[in-house]
Amino acid sequence: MSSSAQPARSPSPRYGARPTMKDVAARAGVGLKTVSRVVNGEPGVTPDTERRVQDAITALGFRRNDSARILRKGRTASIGLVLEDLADPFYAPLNRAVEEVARAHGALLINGSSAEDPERERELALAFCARRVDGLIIIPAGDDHRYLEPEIAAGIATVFVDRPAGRMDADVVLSDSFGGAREGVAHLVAHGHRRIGFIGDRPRIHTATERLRGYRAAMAAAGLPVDESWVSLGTTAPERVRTEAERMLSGPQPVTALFAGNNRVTATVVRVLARSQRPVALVGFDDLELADLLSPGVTVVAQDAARLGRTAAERLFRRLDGVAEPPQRVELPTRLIIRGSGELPPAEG
Amino acid sequence: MSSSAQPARSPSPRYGARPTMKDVAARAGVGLKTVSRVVNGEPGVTPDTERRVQDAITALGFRRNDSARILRKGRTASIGLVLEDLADPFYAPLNRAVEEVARAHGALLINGSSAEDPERERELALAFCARRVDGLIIIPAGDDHRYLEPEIAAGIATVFVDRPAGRMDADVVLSDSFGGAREGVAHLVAHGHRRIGFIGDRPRIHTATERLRGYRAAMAAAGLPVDESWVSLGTTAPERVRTEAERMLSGPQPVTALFAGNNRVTATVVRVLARSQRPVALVGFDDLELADLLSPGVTVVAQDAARLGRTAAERLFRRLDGVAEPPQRVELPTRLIIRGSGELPPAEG
DNA sequence: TAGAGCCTAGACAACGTTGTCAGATCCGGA
DNA sequence: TCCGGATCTGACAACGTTGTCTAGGCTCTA
Repeated sequence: MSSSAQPARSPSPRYGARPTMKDVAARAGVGLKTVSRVVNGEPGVTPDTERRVQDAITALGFRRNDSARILRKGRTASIGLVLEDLADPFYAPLNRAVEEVARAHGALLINGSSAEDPERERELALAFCARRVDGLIIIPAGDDHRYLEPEIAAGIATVFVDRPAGRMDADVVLSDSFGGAREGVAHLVAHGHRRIGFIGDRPRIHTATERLRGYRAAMAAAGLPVDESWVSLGTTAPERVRTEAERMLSGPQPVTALFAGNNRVTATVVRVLARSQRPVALVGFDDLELADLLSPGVTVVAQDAARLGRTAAERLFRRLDGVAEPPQRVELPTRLIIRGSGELPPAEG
Repeated sequence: MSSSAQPARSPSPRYGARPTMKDVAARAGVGLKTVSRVVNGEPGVTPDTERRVQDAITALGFRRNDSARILRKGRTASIGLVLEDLADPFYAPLNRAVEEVARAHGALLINGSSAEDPERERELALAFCARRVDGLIIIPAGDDHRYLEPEIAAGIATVFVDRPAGRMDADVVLSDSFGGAREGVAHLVAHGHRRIGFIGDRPRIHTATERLRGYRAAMAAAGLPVDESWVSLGTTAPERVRTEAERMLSGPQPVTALFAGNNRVTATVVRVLARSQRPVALVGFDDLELADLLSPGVTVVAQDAARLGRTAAERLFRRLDGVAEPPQRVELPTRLIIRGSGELPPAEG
């Protein structure tokens, strides 16, 4: 055992030897503050001095440490986005739209997936707050967001998207789930259907219950009864959705049409119907890629995910610019896209 | 004008009045370091003291400022991901997979889209470096990454995905584009096609040229000539792809099959073929949602985007754990999924 | 009861940057 | 020649946290 008594001078020399402004200053033979001025393009530096500093910067490969800058300035120029699943094609355009707006405001984007787990949503949001993001955009997984109150009070602007905050008054941008579902179901009714099934997401999710409410409203408006066996709320796992769809399609009083509560449900139902003998009408909430190429094409109630994200992000940055208004609820319209599956007439089993 | 001579004490009082450890310490009647110990769960604090501190923390709504922590510790527990487009369904699962691995290692994810613009890729990567991310995962847009050399030398681990780094030796994880394309084209040849078109992405993109190389190799292996009018590289904008596909399908020597170089191209080609009188065979690179439900189903060469992301992230964290090996190139296999469109026999115009 | 040893607690410096302020230099005009 | 003013520059403190080091109180044993 050689006693290699390394003194371990500095606490943690992780980075090779990251030069600091001090190093640059020493090399250029100027003061620390002058380097800061050059790096930040502040006025009051002679061209000659500036060149000397620039040379030292490139020679040493200096890059400003934004952690220190953030600590000093108090603003991070970054925002956090908590969404349900980075891999869900519905949220991808929303993510991108938020990024574009952030970029236009010179901010970076930190994001994470809650996986519909309220605890994980909370962890992520609070971790972002600890990083002192300037603002948060959240697609709620949980139904109680009071944990964010101290953060918001401390100045972290927060906007909710797709679903409202729970037990709290805050800005929210969402699609008109109720109206969209009502329109979609009314469309099926208009094509002669009287027994219409509804397969949606878990009832804890706001949009799921809103869409169910829209379904019931459309049925009621048409004077149609709703048999509770036609209604199914639960996970969007393909097995469950398939079982439920098959159940509704069989039995003594089978449905002649289905309304699918979101993109994942629609994709599964399309697969089930592809194997069905009898033609069954379908309207889905959320658009799907290639939906127009299936036969029949899938009629959907489309929401504009990119616009949701853009609107929320713009609202956030208005808040960051100091606009103080009471929390606002923005509801974006949906659009019924007719492609064939929703226009099939009722066919008895 | 009332002369409200506010002295503006602190430089920028952005945050309402974020309490610090000092405030907590004062309120709990303990020393600063004791608060730090409690917050970080370090040993050596009496249960009684700990409770007093915890009470003060909740009373004040304290949350540790990670910017200061990062500055002090030198590690940020965050990684940066630069991809091409957050909204591209192909990259979404990759994004998610990277996030999962980061989460398992207690790291946050910062990400951004390069939009295939090398300059923007560079800006993003360097902005992440200024934030002192521990590591970078990059889907290259440019073909010269030497700008990262100082950063890597300074200790920022970097792994490239989907395409290799330009003019630099670095870790890279990618799919076997050459082999996949060759297999897909050979599949068409095996079904009797002799005139096969290839529509790919811009030649600056590594995967695009690799897939073209695979196409040529398969044709050559079958002893088939390639007419240059059958080959098209350029943007994946639908208009261009449509024009090119229509061009190849008409004329004196029309192709009887098409190979589509990526998911966006495939989606457009499927639309073109849907309107074609004559059945034309198609194999696409990258899988598509609902591809199995079209008629015919779309035969594809699928890559596992999630595995790409997972593999790259795991490699990155091994590097961060101090594994020092020469840069490594990992090539993941692709998988031919037979669904019908690739098995159509040649049909003369 | 004294000394050794352990445990808890706090003082202090440092991380790398930026805001404040004051010193140094140079110019033109009287 | 000297002064006012403008311009350029650097010393210093502060941002909020963590690592180091030392002080003080306690227990235990001889």
